[in-house]
Amino acid sequence: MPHTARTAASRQNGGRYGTRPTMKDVAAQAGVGLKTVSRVVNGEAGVSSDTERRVQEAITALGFRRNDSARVLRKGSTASIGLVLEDLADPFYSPLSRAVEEIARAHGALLINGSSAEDPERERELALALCARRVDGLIIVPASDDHRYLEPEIAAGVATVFVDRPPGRIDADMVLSDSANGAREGVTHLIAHGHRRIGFIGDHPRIHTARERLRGYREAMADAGLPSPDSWMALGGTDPERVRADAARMLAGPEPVTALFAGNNRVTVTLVRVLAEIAEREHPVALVGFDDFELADLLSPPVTVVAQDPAELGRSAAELLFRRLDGADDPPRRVTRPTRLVTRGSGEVPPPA
Amino acid sequence: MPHTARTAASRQNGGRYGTRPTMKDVAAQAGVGLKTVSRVVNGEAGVSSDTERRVQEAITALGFRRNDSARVLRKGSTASIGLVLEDLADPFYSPLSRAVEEIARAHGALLINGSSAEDPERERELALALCARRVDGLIIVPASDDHRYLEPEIAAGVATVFVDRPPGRIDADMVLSDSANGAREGVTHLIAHGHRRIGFIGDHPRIHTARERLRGYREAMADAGLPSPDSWMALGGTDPERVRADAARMLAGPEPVTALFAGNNRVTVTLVRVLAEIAEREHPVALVGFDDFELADLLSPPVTVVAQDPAELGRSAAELLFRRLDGADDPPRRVTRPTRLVTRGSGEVPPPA
DNA sequence: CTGAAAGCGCTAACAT
DNA sequence: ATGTTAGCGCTTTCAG
Repeated sequence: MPHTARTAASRQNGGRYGTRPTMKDVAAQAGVGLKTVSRVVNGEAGVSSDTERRVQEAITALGFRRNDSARVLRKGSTASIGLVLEDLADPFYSPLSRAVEEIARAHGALLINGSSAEDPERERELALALCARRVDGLIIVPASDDHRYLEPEIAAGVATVFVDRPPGRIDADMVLSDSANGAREGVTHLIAHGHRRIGFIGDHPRIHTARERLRGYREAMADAGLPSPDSWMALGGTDPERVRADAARMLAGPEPVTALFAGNNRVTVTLVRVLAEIAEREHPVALVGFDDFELADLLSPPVTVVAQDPAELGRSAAELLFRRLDGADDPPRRVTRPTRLVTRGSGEVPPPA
Repeated sequence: MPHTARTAASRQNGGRYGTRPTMKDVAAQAGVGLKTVSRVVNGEAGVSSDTERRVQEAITALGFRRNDSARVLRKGSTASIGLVLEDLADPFYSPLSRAVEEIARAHGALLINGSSAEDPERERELALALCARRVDGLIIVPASDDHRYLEPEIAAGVATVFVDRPPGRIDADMVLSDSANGAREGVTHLIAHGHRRIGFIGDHPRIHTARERLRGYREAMADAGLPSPDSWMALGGTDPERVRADAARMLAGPEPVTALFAGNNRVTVTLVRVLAEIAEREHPVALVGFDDFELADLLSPPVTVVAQDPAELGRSAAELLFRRLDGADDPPRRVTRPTRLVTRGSGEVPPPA
């Protein structure tokens, strides 16, 4: 806490910094008791309209604003929930966050969210900081694979729901997309369009969804009796340079892949760029991406995707959380949301003759 | 505060809900005084390593987590800042939010953000709720045009910075893009490429940036000695249907516009769609959009934009805020960030011969 | 190096 | 309808 706003504030208010009025001050100003002010501030019944008016005037005159820290300390509940995700600026997660915010708002709760930047330690710090602020509940997109650090918090009553990826080493509610089946469907679609050499480029293998989507890819290939050598699979994260290198490798050599499956929206966007750059030189490469994204339908060719609904994931997770906060005590649930194959063109490009 | 997690939590912890251990409990368990626990928890000096170890063991055994509400109540500062913006899921605002989060993190502060959904009343509710939680500072993308409601808060020492749009009826720090000049540059670019009938489609006129960009459009037209009749200007918000209708109107009739200027990224995306739909039937219409967006360079034609840097806006605002929190007391500043014309193709389409 | 006491601003419980 | 008292869990102050 290195910040003291004294000087700046003094300038703005003529030196009255720290003069935050309290209910006691309001009570004195209005000539009433403390509890009466509390009643007015909280809209409780049992205050005559005349008294209420006097209190309201005092509140306005003094610029009083209730101190919620004191309130929380006394009441034990904060009417706020926390959301820890990978990156608030990722177009997959920002609608998820917004959906959670709307549900929270409908329940009169404030949402506090933080980005883990895919760093397990940062996820932990954030989640525990939120617990220290006594959020009523927590929604987490895991970066970590071990959530035992949350056990004391859960034991103390912090409702916890995991979304997009399952929790590690604890039993808790979770809301997931059906990654494996989605990927299998996408890859099967490519196979149906004649492809036999298909590459998979996905996120780090430590990420559950990356592993699941790879599994779907492998199953689809195996089901069709196709080989899937290691050189056709790259799980190295979403760094564009890395994705470019992997794609270049798979597209080179005597037996290049004729189609690519992208493990998430970041990879898809990079692959769209890569394929656009080589479009003029070679036979077009087919592409199916996991996750839908804005403008996918306006690219050339339009991009076929396995779509998830991130807002729906957020809504489901938030609703599950508030069910818990309202007292639901059935065993932890695993909610799986289906994906949807959206064919637009890039996934229907045939292999070279 | 309708939520009691009792039942759900009881299930998870065997009925020990509410047994959140306090420092007092830890002190008893470790056989030391309360203040010693406080010292250990806060990493203060003056505790023997033996005592410290005993306290740490008690903390772990009991699952103690400091209650920050009590801490805040006592200390007065929360080490958190608030950000109120239009929509966390908008690709323009989510990087802004993320940038603020990173600066806050570097200063040891937590960011709490909320979406106003462009509703002035909701902006006010959110900002005041954050003040009630005693955030140290506030960054606001205004939806309202009157921020006098913040006067008591600012007087009480809440540092406040406005970003993307100026505050209404109060004097405060602000960080803005140079909307008028950016728009003028974009429209002048279209004029330089031979266009004389150019339409402007932007956001609601109650939004400052929409008015400023319209002003830039008008100035560019006037500077070139071109007329800009009302029928070539539409400020009706970003609803796609509305934008479509406005575009259809401007593109119809005997003297249709040959180029369009889009007031923000939402409008641009809709216009890209509209123009793609009519591309086969007519001479291509030129397009320049305010705000850059992902994949703009991969559309056909690639979209020329007047780019702002939302992350940089967020960083500037956050740095200004922390300067205030660190005591800077110079008069409120108005920081203006330049825009950048990025030519990609759609803005260089010539008018029909 | 350690601890006891006071109190931050509010609400719950109990008067009146 | 209104007021009084106690205490939420922590940090500050001051004493050992």
